[in-house]
Amino acid sequence: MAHPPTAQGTRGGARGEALGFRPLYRQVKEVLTRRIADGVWAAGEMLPSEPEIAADLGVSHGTVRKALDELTVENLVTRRQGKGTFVARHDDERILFQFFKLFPDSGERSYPDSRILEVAVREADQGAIKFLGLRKGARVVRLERVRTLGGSVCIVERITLARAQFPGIEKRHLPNNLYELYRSAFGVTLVRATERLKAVAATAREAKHLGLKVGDPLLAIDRIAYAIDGRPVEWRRSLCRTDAIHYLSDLR
Amino acid sequence: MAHPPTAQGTRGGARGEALGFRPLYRQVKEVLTRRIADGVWAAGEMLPSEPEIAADLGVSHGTVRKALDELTVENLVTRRQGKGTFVARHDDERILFQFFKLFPDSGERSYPDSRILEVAVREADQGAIKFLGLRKGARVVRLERVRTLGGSVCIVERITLARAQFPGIEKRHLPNNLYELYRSAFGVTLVRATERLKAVAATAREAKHLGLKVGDPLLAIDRIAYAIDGRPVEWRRSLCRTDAIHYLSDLR
DNA sequence: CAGTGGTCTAGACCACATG
DNA sequence: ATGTGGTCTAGACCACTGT
Repeated sequence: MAHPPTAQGTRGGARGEALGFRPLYRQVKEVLTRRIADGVWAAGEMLPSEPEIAADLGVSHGTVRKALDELTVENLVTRRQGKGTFVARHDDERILFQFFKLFPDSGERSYPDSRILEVAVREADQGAIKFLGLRKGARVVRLERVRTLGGSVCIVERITLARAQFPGIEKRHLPNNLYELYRSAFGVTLVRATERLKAVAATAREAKHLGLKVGDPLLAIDRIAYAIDGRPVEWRRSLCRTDAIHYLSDLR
Repeated sequence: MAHPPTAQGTRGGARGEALGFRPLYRQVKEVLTRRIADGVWAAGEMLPSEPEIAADLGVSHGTVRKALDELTVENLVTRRQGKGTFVARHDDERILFQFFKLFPDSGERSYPDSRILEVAVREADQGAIKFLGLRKGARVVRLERVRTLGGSVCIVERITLARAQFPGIEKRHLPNNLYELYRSAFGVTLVRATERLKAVAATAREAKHLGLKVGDPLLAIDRIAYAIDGRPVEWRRSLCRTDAIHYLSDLR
């Protein structure tokens, strides 16, 4: 980040290539992202103030702000005027807001409860190889559970993780909020995900858990969640009965 | 926007209340939004350059940029370095990118074709009253069509509009890209939407159009699309067979 | 009060597109 | 060469939160 005040044409340190231009604030952002990923500041902890960061990195206030703006949009930090900038936490509130898109058709929103059905270690199947980028024969942890919303079971889901990334997770107590466990016990912070949705017919097993008949329509959600470094970490397939709830998607 | 250079405590013109503080760039944004909505610049047309807008409104370059930043995020304008800032267009590309979330499971993305089944004027039903904010007894235009993706019919949908807002639309030729028609013929620009998804069982009518059996699972998408002024304008219920396509949602 | 994030300015210069 | 958006700086001041 050391640079003469106006050396904007050759910013970016030892970058002599004729390649794409990388603005300073992006470099600041990367430095901060790295420090957050490395746990320099714990989740929920306050970052240095903007002038401090600016002085530390030898850039101006505005440049630091632009970097923090992007980190805020990406939910890596949260800013509170008058208080400070904090590393984002994976508390239930945030999960509910960012990752859980199922809403009751009427009534208040709530966080679903979970009941574990089975935890097993096995070889990665085709889906795990494809979605998690694993090699053939790699070990995965597969977790199955049912979830309750507003008192009635409405989701049955299967979660697949690379065992190498979560060693021994199969022997742990598994809380309702898994993402908080990933972060606190394995240092894996999930920051974004993609979900692919289809309508499918319930199998006998699903129908039994959800109190439906075989062939009844279910909403299938395949979620792939990505860590702060961009790698896919969790594959989650959820099957939901949607007679009293719906999936909400904002297009803007 | 006229103001002394540092009168930041009492910005916002004739605002003596002890109410919330409104930053200058928000006011700039509102002025620009209004001008776009009023058609001062047509869709696809170039706005004045940033220095021009700044001089016109008596604010600095940075303030104009911050306003345009937000308008860019909201897809109201698009910026192209070296060329200019343009009023966003509702061409097929943008619709595909912003509003159409169905992707083939494999192969290239494409824009769906449409075949109109029926156009009718009738009284608003419960859904139209609720979703479009209409009064009981208001007239609506209801359009039914099937859509084809990759050669096979996979969507049957029903679109409901307030007739008062789209007078005579039922007598027009209805193109594949309706949002472009709304804009060019009725001055209604849609900028965002919410979609509610459920899995449902196909009725006889839907099964016939989609080549399925009664009771087969379908993805039901209820979309409410909002105009630039924030009012709900279109209610669209789409029923999709999702054996070869899926709905993609990005969580970040 | 001091400390934090948020806004605004004036001016300089860079990168990209087009003539 | 010119005009456009994009980056960066230095400094000032405002709004919010605590002591």
